[in-house]
Amino acid sequence: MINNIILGDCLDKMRSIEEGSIDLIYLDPPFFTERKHTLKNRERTKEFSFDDTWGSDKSYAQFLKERIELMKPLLKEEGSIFVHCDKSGEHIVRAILDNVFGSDNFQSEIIWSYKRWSNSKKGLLPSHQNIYFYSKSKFFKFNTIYTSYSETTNIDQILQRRTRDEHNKSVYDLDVDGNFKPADKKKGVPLSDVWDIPYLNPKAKERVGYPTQKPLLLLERIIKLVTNEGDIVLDPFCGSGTTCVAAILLGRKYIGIDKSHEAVKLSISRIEKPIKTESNLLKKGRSSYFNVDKTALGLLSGVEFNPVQRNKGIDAILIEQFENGPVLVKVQKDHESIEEAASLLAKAMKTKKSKKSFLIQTRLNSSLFNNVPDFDGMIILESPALQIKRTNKVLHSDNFSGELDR
Amino acid sequence: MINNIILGDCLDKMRSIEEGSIDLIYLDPPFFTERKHTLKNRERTKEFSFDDTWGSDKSYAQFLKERIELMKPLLKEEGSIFVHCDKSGEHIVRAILDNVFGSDNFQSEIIWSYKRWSNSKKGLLPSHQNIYFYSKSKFFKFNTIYTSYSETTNIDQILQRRTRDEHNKSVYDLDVDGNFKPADKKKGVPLSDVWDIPYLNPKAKERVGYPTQKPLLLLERIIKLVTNEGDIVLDPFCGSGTTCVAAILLGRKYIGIDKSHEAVKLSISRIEKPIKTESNLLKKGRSSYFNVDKTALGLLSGVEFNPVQRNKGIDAILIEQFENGPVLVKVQKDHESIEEAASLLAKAMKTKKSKKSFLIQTRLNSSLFNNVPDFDGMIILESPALQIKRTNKVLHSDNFSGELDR
DNA sequence: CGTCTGCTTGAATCGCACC
DNA sequence: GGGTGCGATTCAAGCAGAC
Repeated sequence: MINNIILGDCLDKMRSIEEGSIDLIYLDPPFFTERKHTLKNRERTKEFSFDDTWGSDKSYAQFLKERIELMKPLLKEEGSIFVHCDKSGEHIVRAILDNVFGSDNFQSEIIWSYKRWSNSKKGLLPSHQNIYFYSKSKFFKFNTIYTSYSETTNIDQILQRRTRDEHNKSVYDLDVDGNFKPADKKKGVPLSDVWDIPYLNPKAKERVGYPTQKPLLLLERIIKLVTNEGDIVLDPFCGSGTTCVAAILLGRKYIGIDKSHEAVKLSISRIEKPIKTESNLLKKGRSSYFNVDKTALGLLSGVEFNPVQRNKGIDAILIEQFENGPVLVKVQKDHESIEEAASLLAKAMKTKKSKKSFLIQTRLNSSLFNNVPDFDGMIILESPALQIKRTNKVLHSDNFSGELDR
Repeated sequence: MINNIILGDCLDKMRSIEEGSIDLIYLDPPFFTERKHTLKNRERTKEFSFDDTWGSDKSYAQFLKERIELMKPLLKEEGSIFVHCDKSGEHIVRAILDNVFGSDNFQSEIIWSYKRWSNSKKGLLPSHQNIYFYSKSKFFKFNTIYTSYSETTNIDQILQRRTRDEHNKSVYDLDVDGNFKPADKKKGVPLSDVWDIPYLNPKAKERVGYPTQKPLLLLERIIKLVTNEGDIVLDPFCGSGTTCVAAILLGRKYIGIDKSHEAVKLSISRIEKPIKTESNLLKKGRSSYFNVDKTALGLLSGVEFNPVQRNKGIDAILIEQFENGPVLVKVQKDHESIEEAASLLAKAMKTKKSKKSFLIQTRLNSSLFNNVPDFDGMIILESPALQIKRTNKVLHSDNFSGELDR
């Protein structure tokens, strides 16, 4: 039984699992989306599918309730259950769990939040799913996870030091540059119930072609939270087997059940050689993608633009187009001469088919005899600081001591 | 009725509101978090018929249901309702809304996520609340709000139009010369259903005995999403009046109801107070979130200056003096005309004995025939954004409506 | 009114060319 | 020849509209 993937309906198969033997049950049942889900693998050789049409909430509730009722006795006293669902069925799931496990044992509603491709739907872009965390008793096992400050979350806000202003009001403590002062070092923030974990990217090698495949990272976090090494994890709707793979990678035992033959085969093959892709985003953190200077964007406040993070020639692209081409904006950097900046921008204009661009000059020309190359469609503007510098130079020309660099 | 805060139970007071007159109802009813244990012991026989699932917690469900039933007729056909709750009552709220408005009119589960200082409790740190968004009909009003692209998005690349090749594979759309065709205007990413808005708690003392005061930013976003100027917003549990204040600030009409005398008094005082106070709060909320506070100083990056914090006339004083007097710098604010800004700066010049100052203009002149007063020693510079706007206006007299919401 | 086919588009990794 | 800049690629618990 243990460390196996079992073919069949969990309603039957769970009866042969020993009572009080399981530490964690994670289930990702059909979501009550009222549609059929199919997906092909990368080579388009196999098709995986499952049916999530029910007709009424009653039949869905019935289906789920009789299975969840079987799960409770399987758990140890200090065990927990995590049920994955989304907005279409959350209230039904919640009602069943309250009924079977008792509302006293409701621990958390976890929000898995992610970024996703968008579409032109009228309304808000759905970008989260819900996971309900119930314990069997109040003696549940729980390993507090502290999030490090270097993670993808917007940590600088937590770390802002606060002070009292003249009215004894709590405000953020700013230094002379208007930057936040960091707060004292803390041991970390206990994990919150909103989890920002990237969605399985279309290009990720981890992807196996099973619909609704969950990121390994999500399952690893759940498993770490409520189990220790050697504990047993049960997934009664194991699908592509992500839960079991995560359990193996973390040194836990597993039992997986699925009624689809294809799913069982896929799970077994994944277990034989577990692939975990290192997500660049997770490894490096969201902030590592920021190339664009905050001051550079500050210069543009008042026009609509999209910042560009990964192209040296451009800092922003205006929302408004010009002659069907993009309007590019670049801010001269401290380390760039105006000639260098202009030629980088000119190159970008060419590749992006841009017919108009703005270069914002931030420093005085280094050489008096330099001619800034005149590129077609490129308009050179001066930053306010530069205008001030230039005006100052003209007004009191006795002071040529140099630039007022900071 | 309109533009008033009404004392009384909304169950009675809503009966005097004209049917089909309201564009948006936002309610933040009591969560009854202390009494959530009364939700248990649901009768097994009735648990999945959602009309009376709340069997054993009749009082809360009954309380909410009879009020929400009164709300539906008040809405216009294109109106919407937003109901705020948290994990303790979400499934009850959801069931009532499904019942009264119909699951077809369920639009979104909005997750309001915020960061919080921890208390070391066993379990995950609760840091979100739920807002359910239902429309009265499928003809609901909806203003899409666009946000920035993810840092990891190759925004410069998605400007290239794509198509499908014969294998249904996505490729760039190239013309006969092998050059890519530019894509249509990119507006940004539609707002998602997870809203990361800081939980600001500026008035803790006044909140005693009330549901938590919501950030103005949250209400502002909801109101913008489903109403236009002049529309009517109803808050039947208005508490401290945040909804009404947000409505006023956005040019909407409001009706607030609360059965607490204290709450009504508080709401009225907030509304009567010079709107500027709340307006500042709104700005503060936004700036601590979006960090645009620093743009004024960012415009100056490259010259040496000291920022000036509490003076309407000046934002900075340059380190370099002019004729033994200080050189003042002011940035035109969103709410200031250039004439106002100039006269504020002129006044400051007088008191500070300044013989030279810079005014950085950030917005186009509102009137074509306005002459900016010519103050002695004041030099008016244009911000880069303004220069871009002006250049674009000359080239194609398009209108930039405002900043990207992010 | 299900079901099937076509149309989109952002996120994020892949991988080549170039210093 | 190894890092890295940036162009290429992939596909979605999608959406809309036809049939």
